[in-house]
Amino acid sequence: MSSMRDRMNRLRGESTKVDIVAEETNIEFKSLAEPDQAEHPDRLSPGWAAFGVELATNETGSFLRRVTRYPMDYRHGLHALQELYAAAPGLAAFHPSEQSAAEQILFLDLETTGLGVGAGNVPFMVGIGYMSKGHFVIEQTLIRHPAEERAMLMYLAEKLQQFSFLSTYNGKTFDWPLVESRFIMNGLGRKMWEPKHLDFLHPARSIWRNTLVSCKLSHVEEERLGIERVDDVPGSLAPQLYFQYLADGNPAPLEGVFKHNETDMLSLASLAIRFGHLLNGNIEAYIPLPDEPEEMVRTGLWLERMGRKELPSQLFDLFMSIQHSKPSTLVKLAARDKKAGNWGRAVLLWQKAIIHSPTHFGPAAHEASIELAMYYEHKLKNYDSALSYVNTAFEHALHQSSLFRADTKRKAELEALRNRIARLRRKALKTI
DNA sequence: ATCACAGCGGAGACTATGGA
DNA sequence: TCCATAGTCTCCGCTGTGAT
Repeated sequence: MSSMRDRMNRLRGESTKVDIVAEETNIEFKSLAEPDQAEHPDRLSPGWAAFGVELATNETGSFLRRVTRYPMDYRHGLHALQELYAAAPGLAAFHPSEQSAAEQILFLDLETTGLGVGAGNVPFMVGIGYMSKGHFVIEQTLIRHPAEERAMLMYLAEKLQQFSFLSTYNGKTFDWPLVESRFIMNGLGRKMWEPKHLDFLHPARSIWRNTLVSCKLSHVEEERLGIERVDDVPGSLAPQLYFQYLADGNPAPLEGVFKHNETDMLSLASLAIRFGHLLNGNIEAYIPLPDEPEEMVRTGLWLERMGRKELPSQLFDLFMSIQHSKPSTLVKLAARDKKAGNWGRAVLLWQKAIIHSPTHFGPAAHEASIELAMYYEHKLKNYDSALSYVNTAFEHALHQSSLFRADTKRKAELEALRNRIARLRRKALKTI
């Protein structure tokens, strides 16, 4: 096995910190560099070896495979891969009552011939990543024609059984249903593995939906994980490059697809580390604290939804120490405090939301005014203070409706405010 | 005792978005 | 092109409160 490693690294013509090696497996490997196998009908055409691709065969047939092993101290952006060991237990929050360890997680990313999930969409490349013997191993399999799909899937099916968590980006919707349907199409049975999903698209959206222009993996990794892709082939180009290979048999353009898929896998691991740290409560120890106020609040709210109710106070306190925040963010945290019965801070946040929108009395300031009016009316029975907040909201609403066409919603809003004012006036008069 | 209203929370409809 | 997910919005019923 080590001679294979030496050979592959020689073929790469460089000594890198990343080894491309053949893993221990029941798959029989053949290599171009083996002269006695060069005549084999299933031999590999010359171009593949340049980027570490080997021929793999099993009882069902053959396919191509590329294995890349990263040492634990390898840094992909802000995070080193070894952090996954510490971070992984936190990811159990995705599946309460489960325990999670780094070695149980399988990272998966497909390259397919399209975006559909119907029978016409075929995964021509399957990338999997996992922790093994002190390395992060990335295995990428590729089929040269549809007849190789079954062998590749058989190999994948065998691998899956070793893991209990499946980590993807939008894999609940895209990757995994597609894999399942390909298993069925190839007669390999249904529900052969029921993974506990760790789909990072959704937490990414929860946290960054308003602070990043897009929650695409490539954007999140660049903006928040410190990852810069150089000469990356976009995923959307993968089908074209594969069809080009099918047409001319030249594997060279597929190297970019392998690299793209490999980077996706490393970024998935980085995201797992980031979210794992957060869920473990290692907020300051491991990650740069978000400098966007909204991100702090959204991160805190996400941690609460994930059942880590004790963790967000640090983020919320930090948020409170910031001088200027968007009124909409202030109101968001206030709503959470109101629900939790934390009235003191809720009132403070609503007041801040109004103060921070002196010139443009927007929807957040409007909401804050109404909330404060409710608070003063029902909690403190201070009808005069309640009235002053409603009056402010009413004046602005009136001004708005004079600027814009008063639709039914706006009219109903004004009517509700009038009713509220009338009621508060009655109550205020009674208490004199 | 009865009624009206406000507020709240749950259910369901709707929408935007990511994956190649 | 499709669809799971989460966020938003709307509707409805329940509860508490205050007025009659």
